Amino acid sequence: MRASAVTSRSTDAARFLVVGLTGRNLVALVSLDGRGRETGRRSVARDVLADVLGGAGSGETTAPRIVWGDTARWYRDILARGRRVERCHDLRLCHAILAAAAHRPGGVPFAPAAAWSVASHVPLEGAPDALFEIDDAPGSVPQGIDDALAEFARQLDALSMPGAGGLRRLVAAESAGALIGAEMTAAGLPWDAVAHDGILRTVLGPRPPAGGVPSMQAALGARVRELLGDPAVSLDSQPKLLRALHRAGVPVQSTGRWELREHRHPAIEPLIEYKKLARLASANGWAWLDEWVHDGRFRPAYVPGGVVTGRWASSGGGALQIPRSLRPAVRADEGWLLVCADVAQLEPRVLAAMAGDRAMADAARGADLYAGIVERGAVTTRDEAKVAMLGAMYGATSGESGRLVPRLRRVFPHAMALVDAAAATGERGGVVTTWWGRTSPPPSHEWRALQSHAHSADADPAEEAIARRAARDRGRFTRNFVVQGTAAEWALVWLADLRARLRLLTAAPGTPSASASGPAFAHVPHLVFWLHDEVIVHTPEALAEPVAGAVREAAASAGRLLFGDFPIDFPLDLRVSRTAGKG
DNA sequence: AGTTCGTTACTC
DNA sequence: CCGTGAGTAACGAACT
Repeated sequence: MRASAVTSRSTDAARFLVVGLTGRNLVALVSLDGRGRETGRRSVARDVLADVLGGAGSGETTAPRIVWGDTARWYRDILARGRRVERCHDLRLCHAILAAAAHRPGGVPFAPAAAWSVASHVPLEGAPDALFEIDDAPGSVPQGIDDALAEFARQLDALSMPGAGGLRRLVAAESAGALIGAEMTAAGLPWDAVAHDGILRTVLGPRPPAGGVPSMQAALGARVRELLGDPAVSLDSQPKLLRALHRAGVPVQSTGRWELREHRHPAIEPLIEYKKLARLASANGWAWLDEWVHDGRFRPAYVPGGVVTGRWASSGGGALQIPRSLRPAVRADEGWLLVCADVAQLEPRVLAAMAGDRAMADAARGADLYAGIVERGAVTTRDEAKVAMLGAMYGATSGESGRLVPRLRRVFPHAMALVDAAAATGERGGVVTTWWGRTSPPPSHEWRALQSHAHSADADPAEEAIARRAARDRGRFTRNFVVQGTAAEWALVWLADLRARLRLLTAAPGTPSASASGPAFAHVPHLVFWLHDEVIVHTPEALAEPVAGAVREAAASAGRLLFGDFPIDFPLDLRVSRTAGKG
């Protein structure tokens, strides 16, 4: 707040601070009270926005909630300048939630605006200025202050409806997630390139010249070709490999590992091993390391709300599919530690709480829900319990899983009734919602047309069968949506609550700096990874214990916030260590 | 030469 | 009587 403040009225009582452009380099900050009425307005130059938003008072709970079009676009530059924002309202993400919720019968009154129904696209690299060069380009969110004010007013209207309490919590959690996603990209996942290289050398052999095949992969490949009696065949071409297998007397229909395993041929075991090495080299080999790890950090782009169920997606480096064998390459800086935690069996626990199923909650008491299911006599082994539970939530109808589901239905009738009802709604073409009101997408026009034709007089049996299958597919989707989506809500709250707790922890003077984490995080514990039901915090050694406590407290707090005093546990598997690998 | 599709494999 | 959900990404093949 320097000479750049053009006009100024009081913003002290502001509940919200709406941010939007009024010119290429001028940002308007409009203060609103709790009912959305304007109480002040000023303009600042873009290059001081970080200091204004992340300046004095931002760490207090009375600080206004920042309202902006797209967190991913506004926040990166602020973080790069070493500033953070306490809480926000992301208009783009909240638009998506409200637009979907408007589809449900008796849902919120909200007419989606096309301009806001877009994905975020932020250039991964490049000058900060590039962020705003594409203002109002097709496919990006409006950045102007008037657009933001108008959209926020519409959202406040919808959210003020009686019964929208869940949605109000959901949009707050979603917005917190947007901040966290941007912060994790800025801080980066501490990645030890030397450890990664060591793993690759152990498995693949020394690094080959660019484009070359690693020696151990090449040797395996030669052996497979010899055993197949086809010294020139390409193992990397699916059709060619399939033909070679047929010639060698292996009657498979695919080259997938699961089908190969069912046949006996000397070439099969080394072939499966070859495919494993080829996969590692191609997906997470030296080329990946060169492209994605810089200065000891892996910085994927997270896409909060990128999956319809509310789970996050990611882009760049395949952040959500890092093979477990590379976990040991995730390594804290000198003088720092990693606190890694994951929730055991999150989804079935969430289902028990949603359904108010006391029997299932009893089975979930303790660390292993599957053991609890066995104790209650639904099935006889832990493996059966697991397969049956997954089948119940995913909609298995066949195989061992499908066979076991009915036994679960007898012991946990309330939980099963909830997922069965969700499936039935989906098959009928309806929409379903999560605990806080995230709403599934409606069926496509093609799906509706298929169903209505199949129910007309001139449908032939083949068409009816196709339509039935499509209906079942959709039923499985909605069945899973309510559980996966509510689990995502729980996890989002866990994460947001944890972030708030971490902000209360400060390192003692003299703590080594995690300088590669950037100016906003070099001296404080910070989130560096999150994947559905697990979290990793990078922390100065001296704060590891308080951080571990915060992780546990946040999980308990999330359970209470969603499900009140319903007696459901969310036990954590928590490790404090230098690396994220086992042990 | 560039784009799309199918297959495969990794994560939860 | 089939058919357990959600993703990202690499590769080759087939298309334009």
